[in-house]
Amino acid sequence: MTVWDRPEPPTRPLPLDRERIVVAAIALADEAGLAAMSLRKVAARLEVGPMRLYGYISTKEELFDLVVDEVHAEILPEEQPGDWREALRAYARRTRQAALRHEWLADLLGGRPTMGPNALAVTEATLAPLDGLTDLDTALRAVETVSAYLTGAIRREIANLRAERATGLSKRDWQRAFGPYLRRMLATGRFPALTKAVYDGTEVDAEASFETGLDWVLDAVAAKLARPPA
Amino acid sequence: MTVWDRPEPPTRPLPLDRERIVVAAIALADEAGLAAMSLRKVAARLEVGPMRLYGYISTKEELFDLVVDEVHAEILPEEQPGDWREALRAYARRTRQAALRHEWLADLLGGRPTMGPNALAVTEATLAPLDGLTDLDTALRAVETVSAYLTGAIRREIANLRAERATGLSKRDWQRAFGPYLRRMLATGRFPALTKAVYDGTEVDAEASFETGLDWVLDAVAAKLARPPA
DNA sequence: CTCATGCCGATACACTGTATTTTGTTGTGA
DNA sequence: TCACAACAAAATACAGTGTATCGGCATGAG
Repeated sequence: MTVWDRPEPPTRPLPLDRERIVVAAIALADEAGLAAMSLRKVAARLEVGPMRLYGYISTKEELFDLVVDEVHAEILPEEQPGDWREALRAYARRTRQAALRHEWLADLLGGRPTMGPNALAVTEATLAPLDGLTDLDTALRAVETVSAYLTGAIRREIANLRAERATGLSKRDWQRAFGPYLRRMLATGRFPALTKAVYDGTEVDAEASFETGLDWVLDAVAAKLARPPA
Repeated sequence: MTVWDRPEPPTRPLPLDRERIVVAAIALADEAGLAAMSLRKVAARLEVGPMRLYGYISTKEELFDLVVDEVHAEILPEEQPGDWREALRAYARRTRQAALRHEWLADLLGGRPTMGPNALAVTEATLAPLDGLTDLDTALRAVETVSAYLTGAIRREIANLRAERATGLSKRDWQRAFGPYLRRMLATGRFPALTKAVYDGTEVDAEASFETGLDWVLDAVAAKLARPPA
């Protein structure tokens, strides 16, 4: 009898912890979308009964909060720039990148207040460089405005991406060929400006559009920093 | 045997149509949240079997699209201002008001491209006043940027509102007393700027905050209209 | 050795969206 | 008037969900 014959020790399931749960949940969602992140599937991936999870999580919403915070670890810059504009821009870009890696993030963004440690660190990193440049309320407003833009822009981008994927067409083609429906709509003549936009608008890629909008918002912030409110 | 004895004709159920379905769905969601808008409950409210709905919609996502578009009818201004700034502001305010009336809208905003007739009309109303003031791409970017801000700001506002409601505390108290957790977090000293914000920030109400951010974004748009991109 | 305690898997419940099957009704041709 | 076909609607079925509850088992205390 060699070691090879010896039965494997019954591979004690790794002791469960939040971290392992969160990692499994993210993996599932990355592979098959947020809908695939069911407690049962997460548990199955950890080779554990579904109810085991309730020792670490008290509700599914809590799991959502945890995975969102986990992704914020990717968003946090390894070393933060001292310049407020670069800090906000990095925050925006890194969030967008994270959403492109984890599309399900778009479904969750802005859905609940995020108070996890990583999210707090991200807020700190964006807020700190504004310190001293203006009053606190203006600084807060700046971060919130950028963050609101972010949420909306990312959600739209991912929504469009999914729609394109579903039809298999390029965005432009998709707009042009949205069945007879859109054409009929535009043909009614009720939407002249829109019609021009659809037919004459140049196709811009999502990233450029994101960056442009972001620049606008950052310019707006800059203007307010220059002359804080009376 | 008089007419009075005669049994009532069996009250033919009103012939179903999309409109009735959408109205029922919205009512349900208004009363008990988006989760209450299940196909079975909608059908029950119409005194009809669940499968009947599939004669009018082919999937639940489609129902979501329909209810979102229906709400856009409330967003569309009865008479649109010719001034682009007022048009965009009206769009923003009316969307926010709609979301306060129908909180579930926050869950759906930005989740899918909205191409319904009412949504198209809203886009037209916001786009038209920009016509001639700048090139088409800039106009589109303006509308999209405002819309992105809107989505994000509304989602955050509703999320905070729900959180406050859940704890029964005012926002300020909630921040201050977020269990031992937040205090402990801040006490670590890792988040100095955040700590100042939480403790020294004046409480601003949601509407004012929304308006301020909106003004910033509109200012940014105005700046771009003044000198269109090279 | 006995008993109590706490953990963990299995089971159970009330729901969900949707596919499929069964039933009923109504119009039609003979 | 009857038989049948076509279609609309209801009922049933299925695979899944989040979560409450129950039962057994293993481990530690007395």
